[in-house]
Amino acid sequence: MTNMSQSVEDYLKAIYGLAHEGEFVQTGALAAVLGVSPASVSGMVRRLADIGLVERAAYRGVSLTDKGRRAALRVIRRHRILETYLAQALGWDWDMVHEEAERLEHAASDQLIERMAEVLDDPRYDPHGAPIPTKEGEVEQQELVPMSEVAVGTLGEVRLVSDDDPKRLRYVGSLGFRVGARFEVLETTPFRGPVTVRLMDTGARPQVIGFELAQSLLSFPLGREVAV
Amino acid sequence: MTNMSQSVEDYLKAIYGLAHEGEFVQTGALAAVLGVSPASVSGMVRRLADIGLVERAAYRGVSLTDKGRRAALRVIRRHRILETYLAQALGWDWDMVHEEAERLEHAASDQLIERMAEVLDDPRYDPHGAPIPTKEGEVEQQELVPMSEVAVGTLGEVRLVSDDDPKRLRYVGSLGFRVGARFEVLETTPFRGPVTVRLMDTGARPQVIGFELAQSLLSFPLGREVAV
DNA sequence: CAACTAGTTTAGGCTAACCTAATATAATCA
DNA sequence: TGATTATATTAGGTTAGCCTAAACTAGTTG
Repeated sequence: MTNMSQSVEDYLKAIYGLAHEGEFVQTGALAAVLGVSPASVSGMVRRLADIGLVERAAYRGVSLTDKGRRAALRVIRRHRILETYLAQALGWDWDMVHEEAERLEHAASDQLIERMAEVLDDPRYDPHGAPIPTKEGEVEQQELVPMSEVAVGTLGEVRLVSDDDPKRLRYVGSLGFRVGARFEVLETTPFRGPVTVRLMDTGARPQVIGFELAQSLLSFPLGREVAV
Repeated sequence: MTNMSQSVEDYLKAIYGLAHEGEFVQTGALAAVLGVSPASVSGMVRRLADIGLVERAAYRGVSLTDKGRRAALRVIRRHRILETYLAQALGWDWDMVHEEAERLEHAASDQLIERMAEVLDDPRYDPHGAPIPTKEGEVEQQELVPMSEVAVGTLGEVRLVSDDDPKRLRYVGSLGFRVGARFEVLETTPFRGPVTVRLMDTGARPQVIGFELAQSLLSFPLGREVAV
């Protein structure tokens, strides 16, 4: 089970990422995420089913079996440890680590991954705030809301920034929104309009950011400010 | 030129490793080193010739073109920097690094490799003493002799230990023969018989090692001991 | 209920690497 | 030189992973 091709690993990761609460993942969605044709997905998914990694319902989609989920989480653990290592040990910015980890995750041995984890003192989150699955395949489930939905006049803390677009990451970072940054929502506007927020603990002025950007900053709501 | 398959990279490395002074490398030798059939080598070598990485003379063998040599040296640089990084930054023993580097060398970006080199302060030798080619594709040529050929009664310094067998590396390491270790050859025996050597700078007793082992310890001859 | 549409699957092909078996070449030696 | 042997190449086949184009399902809607 430990010798899967790069493609198989990518499929498992993608299925895991698209699956919400045991739903079936559609062929087309997978194809889009993986950048291949739906026909290719059909073919591969059949093979994944053959080796017991997914369950498939023709014309409806796939879902991971237990074995598949474990395999997916293993790849995700590798990915996130690599990202964390690149950021912490080599000083890379959070917008650069994803791409590199994407390739290394298929080549690095478990031994290397665990050695990196050790050097990092068993990190629990990657540089974007995503929880790192344990070796045993447990992942923390976080209950977060997009910054765009944090109530006006209340505080929040950035906990997770989606890493799919390096450029956006870079931009968000340049504005000061890092994992752990606390902010207050000063104003929102209807129809997915811009959001005005102020970063706490910095001298920064309030900033106006687009709705979609605010959506990509998953946050933990902290309620009203309490006297220090 | 920077997007070569893992296989192509492995072929180039192997050809480089087997080529001595512009000689042709035989199909069979390549097949043996790469662990594939001679027929497969024939096929691949034709493709390498098509893309201008090797020159081939049918039934005689192949040699690298300039382009091929540059590509090979690039892979070797990656490999050796990775080995050095694993040893120095992660504390791995010299018998473990080869295998891991073998896989990572195909996945790591140039950026990562150069960042590792920077962290290591531009190392010139890998953990086995092999010179690391520069980014520009220059390699130091070392004039070394096997310990088995160092004259009795003279000193030598271990400079390069071939990394092809982890078990042997482990063993030689356990005997105290590391890169940089100085030794005196006390006795040799004919017909490829055992060699008696004493490690300097340690309190160790003279050791008797097999001829083949002594052959794998490439050394720099230091002549007779000079008073300190 | 039939027809359309969105989405999926099958059919048929391609490429990179590998394989074995058969053939071709080159080198060696009687 | 001609026969033998060692080595290399070609022929033909496999598998993983991808593709396009054609055929099929299922869900929506006239």
